[in-house]
Amino acid sequence: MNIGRAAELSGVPSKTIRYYESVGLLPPTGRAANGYRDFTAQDVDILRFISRGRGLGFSVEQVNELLSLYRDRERACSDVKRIAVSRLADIERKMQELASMRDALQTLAQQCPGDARPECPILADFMDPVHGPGKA
Amino acid sequence: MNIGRAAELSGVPSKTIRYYESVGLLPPTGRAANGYRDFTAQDVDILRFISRGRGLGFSVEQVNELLSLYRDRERACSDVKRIAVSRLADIERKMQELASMRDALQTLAQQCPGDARPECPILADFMDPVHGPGKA
DNA sequence: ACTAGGCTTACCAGCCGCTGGAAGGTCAAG
DNA sequence: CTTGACCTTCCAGCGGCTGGTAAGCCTAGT
Repeated sequence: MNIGRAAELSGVPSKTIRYYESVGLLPPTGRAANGYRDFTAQDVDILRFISRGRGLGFSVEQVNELLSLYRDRERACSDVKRIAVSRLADIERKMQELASMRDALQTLAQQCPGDARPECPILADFMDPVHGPGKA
Repeated sequence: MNIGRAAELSGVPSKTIRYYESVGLLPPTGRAANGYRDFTAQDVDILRFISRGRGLGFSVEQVNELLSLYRDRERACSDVKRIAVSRLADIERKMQELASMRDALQTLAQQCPGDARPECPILADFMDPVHGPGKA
């Protein structure tokens, strides 16, 4: 099948499919006589695998590792879990970062009347955070 | 003062300071006779403002808006609040996105024994998420 | 047979927010 | 006078695409 159909079936845009191929994430597909890429159902499966991994926030490099593990009949489940757990830790870290940003911003926003007056506690804090709600 | 000192006082690396200047976030500083940038205490204040804004996750463009509002004596507090509230919404959205990733991954990780066996529910889900813990 | 349009190809450029490195000028201390 | 730390500019690259260009191909309708 052509790239457009593969895109449709996998949910990955054609451009992105070519990109994945170019960075070695998707192995080069076969080519039809006219030079068009020719995708098999298995290629589409791989694309879906990639899409799922990316959707869970794994980096392209990590998805590559996971794909290698998938292809490796001798792989140990623990290797997969290690990557997943490391990703979980990433997520937790980012969530905490966001939470502290949110808390600081919420405090500031609450102090801000949000009317037409020019005095703004948010800007005041930005210029001199010493007395503000703390670090973000 | 030189850029190194300004970096030290503001916590923003020299390279980044030059970058901020190049994209119009920090107005061009004065120059000493030797061509070196010459920072005033006010320049450092602006750098800290930028740093605080970036630390709260505002984009460079948003920080630019906030800086413009700061400089504008006639600004309305509501304009500032609008930007802050929009950033808060961004944060909430990202946190939810991360939370759903975390939930899906945690479910998968729990199902994964993490031992030396090759059968891995995580990889199985990646290849065929239909029966898995759902979308991320 | 011809044309219109939609698909495909490859390539280069740009997005964001830096960060690293090269190649050179300047300055203070030894 | 040299060393080393600082400063200058500019160009390139990170990740992960995405857009645009120019060209080739393929199919349906006239």
